[in-house]
Amino acid sequence: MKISAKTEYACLALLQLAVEYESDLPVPIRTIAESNTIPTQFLVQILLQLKGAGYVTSTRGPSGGYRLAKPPNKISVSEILTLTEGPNDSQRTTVPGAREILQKLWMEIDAVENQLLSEQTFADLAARSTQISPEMYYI
Amino acid sequence: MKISAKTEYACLALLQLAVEYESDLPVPIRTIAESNTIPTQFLVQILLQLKGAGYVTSTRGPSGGYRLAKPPNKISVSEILTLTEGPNDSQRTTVPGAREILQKLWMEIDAVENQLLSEQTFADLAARSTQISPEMYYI
DNA sequence: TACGTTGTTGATTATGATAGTCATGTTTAT
DNA sequence: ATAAACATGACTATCATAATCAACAACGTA
Repeated sequence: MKISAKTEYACLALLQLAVEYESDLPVPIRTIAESNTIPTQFLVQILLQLKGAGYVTSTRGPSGGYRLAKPPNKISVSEILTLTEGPNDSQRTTVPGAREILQKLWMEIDAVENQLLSEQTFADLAARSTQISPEMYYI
Repeated sequence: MKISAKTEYACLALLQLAVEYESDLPVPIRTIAESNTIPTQFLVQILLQLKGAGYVTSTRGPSGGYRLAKPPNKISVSEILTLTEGPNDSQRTTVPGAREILQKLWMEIDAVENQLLSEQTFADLAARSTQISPEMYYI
């Protein structure tokens, strides 16, 4: 799994928004950026894309920020990967022969991978993060 | 699965050598390159690396070429991926927090992926290439 | 021995994706 | 009014990938 920084940042942002989902308070970009050590201007681009795809909503002006557009358990990691990494061109027609054999193998792996990631929602991730956080006080 | 051209070429070369394994005849680089549409000079580098890692042997001079160094069923796709893509730095220590949660998720996916690919040998691939029916179930 | 075929090696270049940065503008709560 | 916050497009830097180039070394055969 080669995860680009962009994808990692998108997931971190969504994870934080997922944790804040119940509170319904908008989280400013800078807050997300600083608590996750993400370059602010880069995060701007990413959140714009997430907004365009309907995963988050934004409120402008003071006390504005970002919120999840849907419940965390309705957003899978798989979706976000597809969005930020670009859709994998799995169904390209290839010339029959050795290349085709390999292509099919990669596609099978993709299918399994996608299956696993589509089962993982940001509600799941948020649940994990609240389990870990309390330990931080003892360190 | 983002497969680099290098990895794809390495697998294609090994696949061809796997098919020729029983005949024990060396296959020249140019033959492999031309039958798979691989840039010859690029393939040179790749075969050198495969030789260095002990997967192929070479014979110089006229009627020379490359051969598999071991039986095809002893070479897994996983090994080649590790060789050509470089080892995945899965066990990096990370700061606790949200990043750690994601890291663990990617690692889980990696583990599954690696498991599947380690079961696929070049004997399996060679067998597929000699088969006609496209209606096959893989893995 | 001469010659062509084949592998060997290191250096260099080209391209494209990734990962940002910069500058400027717009909205809105107080 | 003003400051906090999002919005947008253009720009640049860096790096891995994907080759390409040039010169050499071994080997078999006529």
